[in-house]
Parts: sequence; structure tokens; C-alpha cells
Amino acid sequence: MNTQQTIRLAVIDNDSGFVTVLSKRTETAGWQQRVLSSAIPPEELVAMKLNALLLDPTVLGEEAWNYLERVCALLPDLGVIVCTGRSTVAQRVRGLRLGVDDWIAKPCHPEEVMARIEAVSRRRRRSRAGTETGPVVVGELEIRADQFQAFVGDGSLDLTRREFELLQLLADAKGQVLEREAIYQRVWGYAMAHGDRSVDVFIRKLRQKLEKRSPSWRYIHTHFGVGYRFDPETGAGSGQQLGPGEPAEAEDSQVVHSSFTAG
Amino acid sequence: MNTQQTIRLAVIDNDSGFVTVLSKRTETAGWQQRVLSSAIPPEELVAMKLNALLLDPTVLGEEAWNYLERVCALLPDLGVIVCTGRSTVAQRVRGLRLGVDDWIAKPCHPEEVMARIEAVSRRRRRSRAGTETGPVVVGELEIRADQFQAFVGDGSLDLTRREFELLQLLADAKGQVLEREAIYQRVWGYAMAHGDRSVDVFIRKLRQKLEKRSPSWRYIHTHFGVGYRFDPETGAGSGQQLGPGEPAEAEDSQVVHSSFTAG
DNA sequence: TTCGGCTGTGAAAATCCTGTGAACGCAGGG
DNA sequence: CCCTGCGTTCACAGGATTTTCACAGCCGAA
Repeated sequence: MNTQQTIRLAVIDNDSGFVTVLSKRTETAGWQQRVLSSAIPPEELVAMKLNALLLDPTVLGEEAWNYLERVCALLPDLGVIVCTGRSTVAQRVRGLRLGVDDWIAKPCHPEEVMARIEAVSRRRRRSRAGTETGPVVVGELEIRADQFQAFVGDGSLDLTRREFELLQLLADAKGQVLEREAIYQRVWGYAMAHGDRSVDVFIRKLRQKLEKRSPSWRYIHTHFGVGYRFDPETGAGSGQQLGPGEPAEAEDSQVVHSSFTAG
Repeated sequence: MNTQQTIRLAVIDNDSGFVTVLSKRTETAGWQQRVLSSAIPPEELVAMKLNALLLDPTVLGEEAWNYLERVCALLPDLGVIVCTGRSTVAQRVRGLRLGVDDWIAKPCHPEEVMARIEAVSRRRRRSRAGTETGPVVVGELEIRADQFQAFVGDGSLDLTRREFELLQLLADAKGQVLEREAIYQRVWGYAMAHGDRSVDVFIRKLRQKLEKRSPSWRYIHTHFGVGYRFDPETGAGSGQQLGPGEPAEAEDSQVVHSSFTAG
């Protein structure tokens, strides 16, 4: 298992001894790390594309709970680990309920801190794992992850980065309906604000570019009230090629045992 | 959609004091819990459909590491929390690297244990969002959660989102009579206004669409003065045939009242 | 059998959702 | 400094969906 993907960690702490020791180890392990001695706006955390955030709330003072809450809401995929000195059960429970993933007491061994950060980050990676495989072909479309671009024949679709990421996400989940919130969450990397229409706009741009290069195919289907589904279909008269019982060759066909142990 | 999904927990521990106190709290919180005082084969854990497993490795003796490893490998989506007495940093690190999600030291406050279990389940649920639930088959019907749609053969029923959610709710409670208030509460997410007929209207739409695609079956039954019950039956005189999904337990049809506590 | 309340039904009315074009702000390059 | 490409936001129009309503048919009890 590929548990050893690089971890991008930010540390908010001003306990220099602790941070120094920890940094030495994370560096050895090949993690990418950024140390901050005071809070930065959650919006800036977004741009850092982190896997995990380690922080000592004493740095933040009164704002700590508030800050934790905002960070956890804005970045539901971010692993948040609190590492601090004395704390009460009530504080730990409050933090954990608020969205913190783990709460460690200082003093603590840096190796354990790292193991806990890994444990928290572990889950996220499963989905991204298989995307390194060569060019993916769907319909007339060829998606090349290495070029951040998609082609029809040898003509590029001229996708921008966001457009490409959206297409890739949809294509990876071929046949599945993805809700807007889920799409936004995974492409933009943080929670979608209520009423945001960005996903719709990018879907339109994608459709335009797809239509332009591959007019006889339909790739993106709207599910009213739900979201979008990627499934290449020829629009023309030649036979429909998939009903819902679609071909199972997609690499993500997972068998689920229907053991109904009701209770 | 409810963020507070019920937690299904198994506890492997023979520290009766700890288990008793914890059980009392989890019960109050509406969790489903199973206490075991010794290890059971990982294969049996699968059938229990757990969210989380809490265990004290001292119960397992020498086999502990082995057991942990097998459980984590076999059930990658299960949240595993170790709660035990004295332990070394090395042991904790080993456990966490092996796949354990959290490691708590006894003695500990049950509230914190619960908060940590919740934190682990929360993360777990998020990472596998949407996938995983295989198609459910009832009668001629195939209900696909990943598509927000139901099919008969390869024909879609063209359900809208609400229709689908209603069908899914009914099918999940197959054989049970659901009161209107309970249905409304769960599908619409808030309390039904007195005199609201929405549920009836949607039942009709569902019946129409079911009838259209699967004319020889009856799925939704009315219980006068009470509510509705989902139970696929062939309308024709020929014998009962059962969907491949599961045995038909047409046993006692119990009314489910609108208490929405456990949810 | 009759009556009062419950449920089925069709359609109108109200609401919500999505597609779309365009304006806006921002950043990098010329 | 202006231009260009990109991402975001807004408002509006056309549909799809949901809610509401009135009425007819059905059920169970007296």
C-alpha cells in the first residue's frame, strides 16, 4: 500500500524546541513542511494545499476555538491535529467534536506525532492513488494527466487547469453522478459556498470545448437536482452503447458483498 | 442529509468497569454497539457492518499485532481505535503505522473516547463518500445510490431526486410500515406541516413510474390510517418469485413511529 | 347503509434549478 | 501601462420539479 505519499504539513506553534526536533524528522522523512509562529487566515491555508495542519492553540489565544472551527469548516479534507500542553477532557472533546482529528498532549515524542499525522492523512489518499496510469481514453477523448490536457485525435481541447481538473475528476468517476459540493470540494480543495455557481460555469466551458472537438459525442450529463455524470455516448443514430448495466471494465469496478445483516 | 449518522461500534475489551460506563453513554447517544470480551475472526467483523472498532490489545495477548494487521487490511474502511493501559511510544507508533486510527491511554474519560471514535468515523465517512454502496435489488428493481436512480432491466425509471430519496427510504425499510410523518421527516429533513399531502403525491408518482416499468409487480402498499409499506410482490397468480437480492422475510410488519431520534 | 375521515388523482400555481451571456477583478507578459 | 487569459460573480430566461388544491373514491365504524 502506498501509505508513503508525501505529506504537506503546516505547523503553527512557537515552541521552538518542539518544532525544531520535529522539523528535523519530517525533513528526513521527505515531508514538505511550513512552520508558522502565528495564525494565518484560513483562506491562505487553502492555497497551501496541505494534507495536515498541526497546531498548538495556545498560540492563538482567545481566537483558538473560532479559528479551529473555521478551518475545519472550510477545509473538510484537511487533517487537523492539535498538540498542546495541559488540557482538560472537556477541551479535548470540544475540539474533536468541532472537527479536530487528533489531540495530542505535550510533551510527546516526535515519532508519535508523525505517526498520528500519517494516520489522519492516510484515508484521503486512496482515491487519488490510481491516477498515475498512462493516457486515459474515453469516447473520442484522450485525457493525458502528464500534460494537463485532453485531446481528440491530435487536436488539443485547450483546457485551462481548472477545466482539466474538472474533466479528470468526472472521467475518473465515469458513470457516477457527482454532486456539486463533492466536485467543488475535490477540484477546488475546500468547501463550496452556498449558492456558488462555479461548477456550472466550468461544466459549460467543458461542454463547449468538448462539443467543438467531438461534436458527435455527449460526455457530460446533468442530473437535475443532484449533479453531473460523465459518460461518453454517441449522440448519433448508431446504437446506444450503454444502458445502466454498463460495461464493467472501468478500473473502479468494485464488488460489494450484499450481506444484509440487518440487526 | 444527516451528518449525525448512527455509529455502529464493536468493543473488544474485558475491562468490565470501563465497558459498562462506556456502554451506558453510547446507548444514550443512540449508537449501536456490540461488546465482545475476546477476539473474533476478522471475517465476522465484516458481517457486522461497523463504523468503528474499539479494542484493548491486552485481551488478545501475543496475537494482538497480528490481529490488528489483519483487521486493518481486511476492513480498510473500518475505524480502529486502540484503548489500553501502559504503552510505549514504539508500540503506539507501530500500531498507528499498521493502520490503527487512534490510540488512547487508559484511564480515560468515556466522553473523550466517544469524541475520538466520532472523529475517526467522520473522517472515514468523508473519504469514502458516495462510492461503496453497491446496487440494491428488490423485485425487478435495481436501486443505485451512486446514480440517484432506479432501473428495471436496463431502463431507467427517471426518478427525480425527491422521488429517488423516497424510494430509497422505503426500500431500506422493506416490510416496515412507515408513517407519513416519519417519511417526511427523513426525506424532507424537517417536520411535516399538518395536512401536508406531499408524501401521498410522491407515492403516487413513484407508483406510476414503477407501474410503467414493472407492471407485474406491486411495490408500495397503503396501510389505511397509518402510512405506507414497501414490499415487492408479483401481482400475477404465479408463485412468489424473489429478487436475487435477499430472502423475503415477509414477517411481522411493524409500524415505525415518527420518533426521529436515532436517525 | 350512512357518515366522517382518509387516500388517490389531475392539474394549476409556486418554487427551485440549470444554462447562458456578460461584466468584473486579478495576475502575468509585452 | 495596456493587453490578454483565467476564474468568479451576477442576473435573467426557460424548464423541471415540488407544492397546493379541489374533488372523487374508498375505508371502517356506528
